[in-house]
Amino acid sequence: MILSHMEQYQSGLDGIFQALADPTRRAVIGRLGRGPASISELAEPFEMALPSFMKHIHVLERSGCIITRKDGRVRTCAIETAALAIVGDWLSAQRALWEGRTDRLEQFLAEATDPKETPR
Amino acid sequence: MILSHMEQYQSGLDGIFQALADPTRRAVIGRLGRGPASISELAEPFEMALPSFMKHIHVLERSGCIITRKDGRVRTCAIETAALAIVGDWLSAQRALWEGRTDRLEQFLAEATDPKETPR
DNA sequence: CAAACGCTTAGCCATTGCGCTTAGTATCTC
DNA sequence: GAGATACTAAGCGCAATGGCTAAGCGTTTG
Repeated sequence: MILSHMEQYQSGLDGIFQALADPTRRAVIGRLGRGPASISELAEPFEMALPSFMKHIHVLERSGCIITRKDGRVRTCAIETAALAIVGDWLSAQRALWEGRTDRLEQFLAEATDPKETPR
Repeated sequence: MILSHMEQYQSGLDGIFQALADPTRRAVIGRLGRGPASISELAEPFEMALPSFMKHIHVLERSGCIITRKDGRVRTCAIETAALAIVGDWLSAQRALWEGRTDRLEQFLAEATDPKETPR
């Protein structure tokens, strides 16, 4: 298991998931997947004011999902794949837990003849 | 590609990521990975009051990460792996974007010799 | 039947999140 | 050097989040 991830970011899962919980920020990640871009370039598709957009960038940067660098007056952003790898690692760990446990789960579902909320 | 996920839950990514952004809720997911459990059983490891804990359960249920059923006075919870699969799908889609693009990204990183605004 | 149990509802409170505007600062460009 | 450009800082408003307590409600147990 790659521990560098765990040590650095394990406690950062909060921030990473939080960062990814917003459609604007996920769209930014999507755009950056095709290569680095400047702030205004990233902001262009969105209707919101630039300072509002900047907050999203900060959230992404603080969480470690992106890295940025300023050259002159232009700040360039790039995706930081390590953060998404952390999510992938967590997902794998979860999957490892419930795999081979479908027996119990199916049993639970089979018994659920009442839809969701049993009438009182 | 399995589209049923995309159609049903694509707009639910907000809720799923939001649900996973809390350590208590991730711990619940972890516990449920080992099999279904009742509310009080799930709440036991946590210091918070039961109504506070219930809010986490509701967040998890609304997001689709878990399903619950009430038998008598006991509500049993189980993990809903489909929600985590949605996250996995999204992650894969992102990975697909930035894979084969390491050239550009490495170039960006190589140029980042300026330690002024470079986060870690 | 009464008491204990397992939630569940309602509402309070402090903090955070996400949008806005207004007003900077620091580069370019001419 | 003046003006445009590309952010950046500060602060406002409102809704949502995450904790709490107090009280209620149906179910099981003695």
